[in-house]
Amino acid sequence: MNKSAMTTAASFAFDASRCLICSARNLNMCGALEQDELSKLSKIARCESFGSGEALFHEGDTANTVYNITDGAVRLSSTLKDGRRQVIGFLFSGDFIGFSDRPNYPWTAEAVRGAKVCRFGRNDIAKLGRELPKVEHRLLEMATSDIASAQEHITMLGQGSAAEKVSSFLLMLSRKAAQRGGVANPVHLPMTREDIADYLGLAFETVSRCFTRLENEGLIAIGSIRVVRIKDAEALADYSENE
Amino acid sequence: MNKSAMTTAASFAFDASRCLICSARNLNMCGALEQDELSKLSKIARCESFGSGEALFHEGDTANTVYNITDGAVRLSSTLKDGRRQVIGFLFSGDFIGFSDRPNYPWTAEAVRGAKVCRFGRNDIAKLGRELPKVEHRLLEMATSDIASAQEHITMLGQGSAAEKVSSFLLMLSRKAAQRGGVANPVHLPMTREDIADYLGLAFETVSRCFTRLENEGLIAIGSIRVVRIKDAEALADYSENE
DNA sequence: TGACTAAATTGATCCCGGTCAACGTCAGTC
DNA sequence: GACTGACGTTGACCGGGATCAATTTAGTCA
Repeated sequence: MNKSAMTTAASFAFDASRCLICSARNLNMCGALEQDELSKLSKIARCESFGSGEALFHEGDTANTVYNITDGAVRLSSTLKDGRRQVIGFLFSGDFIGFSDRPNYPWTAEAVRGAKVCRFGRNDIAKLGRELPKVEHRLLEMATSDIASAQEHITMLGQGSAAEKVSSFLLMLSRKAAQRGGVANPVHLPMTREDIADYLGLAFETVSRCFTRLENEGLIAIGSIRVVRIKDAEALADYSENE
Repeated sequence: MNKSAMTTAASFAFDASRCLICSARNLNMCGALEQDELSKLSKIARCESFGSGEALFHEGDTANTVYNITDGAVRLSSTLKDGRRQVIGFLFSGDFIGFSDRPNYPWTAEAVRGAKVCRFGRNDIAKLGRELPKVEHRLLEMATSDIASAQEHITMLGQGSAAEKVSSFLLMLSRKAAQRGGVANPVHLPMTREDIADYLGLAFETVSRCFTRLENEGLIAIGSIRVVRIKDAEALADYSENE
């Protein structure tokens, strides 16, 4: 599909000291653990790096691996029989991939413009969960947070106009960037307009038109294609008027 | 809002013997527990009954309670500032209400045409989870299942045409009924056309037209307003052609 | 049973956003 | 610097589904 996915995933094991300096540690599963517990986790972890467009796995693959994202962005998507694609979500540093009860992945995961992840065997994590209830507790917290995101996504898809969807999307990216300690305002968009469209249930032309319109109305300034500055967050929030 | 919500919720405590004969037991949180553990759970449970349209709680209420549904159907919905409503989901016997990390409920929960639930204090469940890791494990399983449902909902909202949405909806209700041990084929619809519309992101007139169209095409037979018989499941599945 | 109201159906019209097409822009490569 | 192909923007047109409106059906209660 994506011809620019030329890089091969690099993979290597690492020790607990690496975890201690991991910038995503407090955001993801590992944040719940003490140093000695962390060494248990690090023993079953593998660090991997993916190039732009490269797939971590494909829809339908046997689901025997889960991931913590430590850097970059990952796109989760499902494809229908006729080729239409729904982007389920964009995941960033601190996010977890793998909440599924099925034997095969129900989605494809691809690095948007490069990503680094910690990879775990599903069975290893299940075993660790039985040994350390903290791990399962933390996973439940993260699953709960995923449910909240999915429900916001549902409301946006079901009730939003095109402009509302794009506004909500920009505010969401801004909020997420802040949550992981990044800059909230010049919003960085690693994904293409088509990715955004497939996330929002729109045509990519419509996304493009909405960006232009929001800029003309003075709500945003499009610095470059991948950088948008929010000029009037209030008005933008009014567009995406979820209670 | 709903003037027919005249019944007042009945509430009473009960002992573990009641749990043993609960038809929803193996579907929900309690299924993971042995008899002695079940008695712990039953001590913190309250059984409640809600009439048609009656609210378990409203969006914004302090979220200090969670629920297991034991009978009937519950509608979860969020309302936007301007009054538009998104139905997040329909929950049935065996389903859990309360996966949220926020201090206040992000949705309103209402009995569709009457429902029975087991009610638990959020703190009590958290405490029980620390004592019995099985409980947290089971909650994680249920949360994972909720994520899968939400993601299917997202794909349907983002990529489906009106007819596809309605077809998927009927098949989903049928599947869910079978999962909880009910009849799969004459599908029972406790909710109104407007409820369905707000779930699917459509106008209720469009939902009505789709029903008529599916009937004219011979895919379904509308017995009464609330009972639809699936005549051609294959063709119906082709409409909702998710891979 | 009839009166009343909510829910559902059906028709007519309109508009938002999809589709198709042309063009512009940028990054990488030779 | 010219070529190339992916990505993005803009315009023209069209159709699916929203909206408004009228009518029918179902459900509830006196």
